Amino acid sequence: MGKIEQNKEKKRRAILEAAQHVFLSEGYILASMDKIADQAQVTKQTVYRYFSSKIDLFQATLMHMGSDSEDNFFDHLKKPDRKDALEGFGVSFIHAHLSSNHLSTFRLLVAESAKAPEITSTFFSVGPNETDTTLAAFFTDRLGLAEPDTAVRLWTSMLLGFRDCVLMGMPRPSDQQIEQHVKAATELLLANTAKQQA
Amino acid sequence: MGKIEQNKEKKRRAILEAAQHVFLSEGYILASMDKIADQAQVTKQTVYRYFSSKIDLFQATLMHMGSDSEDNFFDHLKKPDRKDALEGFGVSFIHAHLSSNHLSTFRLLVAESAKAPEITSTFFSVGPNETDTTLAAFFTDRLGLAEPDTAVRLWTSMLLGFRDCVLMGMPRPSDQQIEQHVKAATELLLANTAKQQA
DNA sequence: CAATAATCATACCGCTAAGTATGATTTATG
DNA sequence: CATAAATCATACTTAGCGGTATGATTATTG
Repeated sequence: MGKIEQNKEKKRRAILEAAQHVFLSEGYILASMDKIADQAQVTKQTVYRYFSSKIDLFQATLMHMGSDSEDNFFDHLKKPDRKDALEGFGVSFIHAHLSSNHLSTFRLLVAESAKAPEITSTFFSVGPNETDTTLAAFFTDRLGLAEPDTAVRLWTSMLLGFRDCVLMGMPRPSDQQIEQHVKAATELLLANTAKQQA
Repeated sequence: MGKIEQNKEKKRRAILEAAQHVFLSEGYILASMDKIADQAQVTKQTVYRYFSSKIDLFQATLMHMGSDSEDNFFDHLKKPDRKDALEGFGVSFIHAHLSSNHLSTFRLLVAESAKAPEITSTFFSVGPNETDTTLAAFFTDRLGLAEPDTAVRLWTSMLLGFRDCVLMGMPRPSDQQIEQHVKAATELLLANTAKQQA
């Protein structure tokens, strides 16, 4: 049966989730192993039985967090109308990137990237890279762009503009503002694309 | 004469500049009052004579930093040709926002904004707000946009896209990449504007 | 039931940093 | 010169944190 193995898995997950919570709300440096142990309802010793050090636990937590994100803004790109596809993607993309979970993660990575660049780059190369390649394919197939990279970057930059504001304490934009922003961005992009296609 | 007053001012500035250096390179939490005192060639006691606490010194440092920024990307907006103006502004704007000083400041504010939102918002409302209003005026006068706010946001968003990448450890884009990016962004903007004006 | 592994509770070590205290030394002012 | 303020050098207090040690308690397995 291996009941002990199941419990080990449970404990490990409990610790990781507690760590995620504490790391995201406190930042790496202020998050203490005691707090994490408390939050996981576990002894500090037990934490150290599963993870050999704080930085080890932090890395494992980053890996664990990735499996949570089930947003999928990519689905919108399958819509038949290009404008619908882009607008749907844009709104979904922005909402995902303004979620408190994402903001906290970003904040954490930005803060820690100075001292641990390898974590930041290796981990986050998964997220943005996937987005970029998927969008590049869409821009090539559906918008007829031979060289989509610059356009992709401009497009994602426009969508992420709100994030910086929110990161610095500005109020979160309303759904209506987001929609208007995405519509304008789409218009900008499609207008130029149409010209290039002509 | 008041020679004592002059020295007080000097000491205060020395401490503030040391604090700026240490805060930017270490982050708020890792920056210690001992390091700052050393850097300022002053005793910790003296630091505490001028600033009552670490957070007090941090706030004063943020205020003091503002007076340094003498970038002026705005000058480019005076060029007669709209395209030249926008491209010049864009390149200068990006370079300014990729400077190590700006990146460090941004990193610091992002990291600390969770614990001290009032600092972040009150201080940085100076920078972006001025940019937005200046750009809005340009968009109205030179591009003929009656409602420039959304366009301004899209424009600055496109220009700041690189910053997020660099913040997360990606390599700094080359001057050529920046120029290409700005040219594409300008093209996008002007294409749409021309259409609206017709 | 007996043996083994995991966990618990708690205390401890070494270290660093915020902030205070003290007494000596310098510097500006009358 | 004499006074008073500012600064210096140094040491101290207090507290939190990373990580370890210990001995008791629980649960799993044969």
